[in-house]
Amino acid sequence: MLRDRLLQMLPEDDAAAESVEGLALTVTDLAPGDLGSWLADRAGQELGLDVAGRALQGGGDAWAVAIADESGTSVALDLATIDDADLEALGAWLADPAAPIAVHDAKTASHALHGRGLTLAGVAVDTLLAAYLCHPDQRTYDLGDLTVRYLQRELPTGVDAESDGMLDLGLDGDHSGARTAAARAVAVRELAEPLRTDLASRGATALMAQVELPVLATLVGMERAGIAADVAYVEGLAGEFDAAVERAALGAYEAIGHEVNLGSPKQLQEVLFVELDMPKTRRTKTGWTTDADALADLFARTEHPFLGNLLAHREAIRLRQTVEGLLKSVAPDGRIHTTFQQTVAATGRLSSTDPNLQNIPIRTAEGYRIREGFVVGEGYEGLLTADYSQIEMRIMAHLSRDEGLIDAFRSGEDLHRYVGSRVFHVEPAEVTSAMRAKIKAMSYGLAYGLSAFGLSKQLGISAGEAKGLMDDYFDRFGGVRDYLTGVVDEARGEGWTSTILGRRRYLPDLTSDNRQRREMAERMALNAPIQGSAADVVKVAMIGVTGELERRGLASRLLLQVHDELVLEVAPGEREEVTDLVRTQMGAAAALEVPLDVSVGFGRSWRDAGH
DNA sequence: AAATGCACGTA
DNA sequence: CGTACGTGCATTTT
Repeated sequence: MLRDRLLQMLPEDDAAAESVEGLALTVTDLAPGDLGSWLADRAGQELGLDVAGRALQGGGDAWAVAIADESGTSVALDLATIDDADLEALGAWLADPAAPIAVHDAKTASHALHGRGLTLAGVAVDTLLAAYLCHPDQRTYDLGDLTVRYLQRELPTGVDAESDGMLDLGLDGDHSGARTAAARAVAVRELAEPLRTDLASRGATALMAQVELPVLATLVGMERAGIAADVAYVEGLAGEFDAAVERAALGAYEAIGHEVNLGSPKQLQEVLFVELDMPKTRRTKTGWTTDADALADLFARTEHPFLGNLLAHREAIRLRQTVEGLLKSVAPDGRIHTTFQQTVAATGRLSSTDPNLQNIPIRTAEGYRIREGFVVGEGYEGLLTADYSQIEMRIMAHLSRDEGLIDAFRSGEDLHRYVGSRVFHVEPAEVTSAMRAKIKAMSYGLAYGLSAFGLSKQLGISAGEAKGLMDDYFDRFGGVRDYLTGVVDEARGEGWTSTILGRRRYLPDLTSDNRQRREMAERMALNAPIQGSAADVVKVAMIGVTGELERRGLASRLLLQVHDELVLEVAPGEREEVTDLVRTQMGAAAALEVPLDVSVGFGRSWRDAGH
């Protein structure tokens, strides 16, 4: 019946209507209750859903959703104008965890729906995520590309919906926007099957269903919650950093007797290597580097005041930039809502954008002050941070099954001290801080494919000493070396690496004739299982933490993930229970050969809660 | 206007 | 000659 009405509505000579294997109707054309009966008719069959619009920024109503069924019939809805009965029907369907549904981008859809009080509960397939898990070497997962690749046809376009992220639904006499939306929903539904087949063929079905889709739901909650900012404090910082920028710039100009754009590597090279005739630094593609390491080195040699001011300027301008970016990101609710990208990092890590909250300074005292600007929100008791200590080293111990490294973690002794005592043949108590620093650098470097040359550079020791250090290390921890070489060999044979949960990374360059590309791929192959497995563990922990918070009916919530750290906002009276729950869930996220150690901090700001 | 390179913050 | 990211500025290319 609905289909007949749709047919009547669309102009017969419209080419777009024929190329789309579905027909669209805007909700303003629906009689009340039509949507409900349409959905009821299709209960039990898989539907495809696509959402276009701006979910969080720029108003929650400026978006649309389209749903398609097996026959290619579809409904495009402008939720700004949908009537209450239909909204209710849609909500009931979306909130049914058993409803089989394929969504193009479930996170965006979820945000958009939340804006109208609807919850996307059951998602069978997220085509974006499935495509990511099928093709982690392919960096774009555009619905149009997927349609060409899997369905061997073009995704119909024709309206300007993509560019501004909005669909022009409900306009009198023009249903092109609705048709585009419908076409996308139809494609989504058709894509579900081939994507599921691909997922299964690489053994990623469980990873998708039990990790990626559940974690997607937690990301929606985290992004919506955001983290509170102390705007007045951060503005104060901005002023301070601003003054520091000015001061350093004036100092630099004075040191050379004229002004120069301190942000221009090209102009800096002119000053440093021509005007001041300083010794040449490392080469870059376009000249000589002016990075911080090189400048510090030049400063040590020449003690020229320009360099000190330049370094101070670099730091200050960076801090000002970070702080101003944060201020610009504060939403009307006084909080910063980042976006977590789930289909970007090749290893399976998350990334954070707009703003990136995974690279807030911590190492320098000045930068660390920025973390004081992230504070507990109104109605909550404090922020709690929980991080895994040395998770990548523990993963390496687990994967390599190296007895020495496993003993190190089981002993409870300080890791680098323990390893140092074995490498240097001394008692743990006799490991000096210099020895410990070398061991620490080497241990972390191993997971990145560090060479003896690289180690010598980083530690400022001779190549020979670095080589000896690595030999001594592998004498004691031979299992680690065997694992690292083995994992590369296996990847070369299979074509991919794999994490503890079966996430693959394909590395075709492992057999490249080009030595540089091949060796790069080898380091990636060595690192991907370690970094990726750690990412798996943290994702499982996030699901465990949010799940347990919900089961217990707690009001505390997860706000951020920074690779091996979780940040939560704790509701009044829940601190003890949440601390306990977080420790338990994070500790139980994976059963490794070694224990997972979690350290927890609490305070009013991210800085106070940090370690 | 878009792409590239450099520099630098985090894990 | 150490992995994984995102961002902003300057510079080059289109």
